[in-house]
Amino acid sequence: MEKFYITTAIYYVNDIPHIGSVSEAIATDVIARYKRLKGFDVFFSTGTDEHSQKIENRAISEGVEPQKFVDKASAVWKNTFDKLRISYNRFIRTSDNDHVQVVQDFFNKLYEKGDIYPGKYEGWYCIREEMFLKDSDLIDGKCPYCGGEVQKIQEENYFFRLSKYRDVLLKYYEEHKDFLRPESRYNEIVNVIKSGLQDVSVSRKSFKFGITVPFDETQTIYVWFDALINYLTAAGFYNDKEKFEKYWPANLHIIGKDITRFHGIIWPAMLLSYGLPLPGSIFAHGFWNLEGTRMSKSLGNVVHPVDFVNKFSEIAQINEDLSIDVLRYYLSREINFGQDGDFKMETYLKRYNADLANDYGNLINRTLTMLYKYNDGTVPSLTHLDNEAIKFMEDKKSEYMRYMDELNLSIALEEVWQIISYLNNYIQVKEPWNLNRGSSELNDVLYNLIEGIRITTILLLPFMPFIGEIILKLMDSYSGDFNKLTWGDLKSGIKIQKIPPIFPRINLLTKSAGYRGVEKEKIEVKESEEGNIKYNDFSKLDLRVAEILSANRVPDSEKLIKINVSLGKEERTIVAGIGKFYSPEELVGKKIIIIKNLEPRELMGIKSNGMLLAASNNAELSLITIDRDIDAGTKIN
RNA sequence: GGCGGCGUAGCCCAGUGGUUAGAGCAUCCGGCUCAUACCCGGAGUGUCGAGGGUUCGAAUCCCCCCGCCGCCA
Repeated sequence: MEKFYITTAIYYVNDIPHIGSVSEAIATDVIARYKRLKGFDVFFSTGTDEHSQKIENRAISEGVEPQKFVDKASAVWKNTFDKLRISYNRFIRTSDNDHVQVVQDFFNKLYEKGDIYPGKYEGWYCIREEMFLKDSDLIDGKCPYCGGEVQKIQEENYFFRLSKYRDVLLKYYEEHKDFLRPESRYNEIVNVIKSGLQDVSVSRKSFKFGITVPFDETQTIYVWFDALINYLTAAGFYNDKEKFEKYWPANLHIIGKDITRFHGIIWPAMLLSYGLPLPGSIFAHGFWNLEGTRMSKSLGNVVHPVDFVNKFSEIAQINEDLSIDVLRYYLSREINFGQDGDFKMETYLKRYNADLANDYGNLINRTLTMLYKYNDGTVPSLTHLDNEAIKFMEDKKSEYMRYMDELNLSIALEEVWQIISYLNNYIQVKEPWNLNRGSSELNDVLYNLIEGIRITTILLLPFMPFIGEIILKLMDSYSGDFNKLTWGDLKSGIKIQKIPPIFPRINLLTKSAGYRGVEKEKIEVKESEEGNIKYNDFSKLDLRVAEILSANRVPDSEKLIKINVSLGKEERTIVAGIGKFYSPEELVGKKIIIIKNLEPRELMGIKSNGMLLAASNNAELSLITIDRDIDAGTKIN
């Protein structure tokens, strides 16, 4: 079996997963699943990048051990990927023990070879970007990338002799036009190499959270050097030579366009220096904007994929697993893989309705309905092969394969949708409702439709694994490989369960659907951006009627009054800042409104369990009371 | 500032010298009834960013200008 080793970049634990990072993992997963279905022995690695000064600083400021911090942060990524059905074979962490060993071994070897040498670094360093900067880089003395403060540093470091590899890299690029894709990235990197390469610092003195230089305990290996090597570790470089021999070199590194230079220049130079074969290809994809603006943590408009999936499952009234398939479909279909994209609710809903509900979902639904109406839900046997239909299918299949091999994921999906259109048209042309029940003509039409759906669904498995499982199980033909794509493999005589529409259409026009204006809806990034909250938000508040049993001024405080209230079954102490407007005496006996489930807080040494409601401006304050008598403890809604 | 890319239908994009410039979505009209107001068929609409040039012929090649983007400095 031919092997296929594919990787994502590893994700920086200081970040949280968002649509962009997750779209890389999804695209990689789609390719991995496709290769598996084609019969490749696939090894798929992803994971987290955990070493850096920034992380060390952050952990310290939060009062946690750095390792504890990254354990937690790494788990967030892993859980997200598990949820999104990312079918990785190894989730590597740069703090994994075997990785530490590999990095040290690698560093040693390059040092012995003379490609790593001690030198002196002098210049500016931006902690936030973790970049060394030159005088000319700075803008008003600040980091040109993040605008943050920079530090002047001067220290002994180890350097990697990158300059030595300029010519060999250039030659390699000229001989391997596919080494870096898309072509625009290839051209960029070739230009950079042509203009000359400088040796790069690969260690730092001033922080500890990282991998120590094996022969110099005062130095920590620079995070990029450390991170790139994950691709070797994941394949078993340290403790599984046999596995490593089998899978290395990686066939495909999927990365973001921002890290092209590390992967296109430093990484191959490192491998050349060590004497390892270079990866087959590096593919740099673009970024997803959100509703037209760049997604970034500092702008606060990061969409969390799992939150989004949950929200959409509510909107579309589908379960979470299906909602995940929809996300995977949208990200794969909306743009040509490699380009930048714009993640928009409007187009998301259009894709869902037009492609999934109207075309694919409705095809399944109408076919199943006819199968029940005309043949009792049982797959009939096939009398005559429809050669025209078969030829169409075969053509589309091979186009699909070609585009998938080229990583043209969206075009490959378009080919599948041409099959779906063909089948919808097939029904129109054959008019099954005008054919005699039990006739071979009708039976052939029904068989062909179900067979077409089966094949379509198998082709969609890399993108939508969950829907694939559902549909194929109905046909008793769950298949783990593309060799089952032959027309006629569908078994006759099985009874197919009738299921309700898989992707219910979202009604964008009528208000009665309850999702009024959903098409205009933007993806919410901040809660209550418009000043409105959802009913759900309101219902989180537990508001109660409370009767004041006693009230006393808090000593040494002008306005705090300590109040004991009855909530019917229980009593509570609340501290309220109403002493300027109410005397303790007049409070006793009043029935007021309190928030019961507000987290307790200590004021002047007294624990306040809840909060009372009052209307106030600077001059006046009035407690909220009730205008008819009702028992203390009654819920407000 | 240097190198490169892009600017085509309301929207997103395909098309790199040759008959009336294309697909999808959206719109409108017609049809069908198995189906999720769905599906099928049809209809469009474009100074192919502006100007100039080469050519029998240019969205396509060349020059220049405008706008946007990427990499580098």
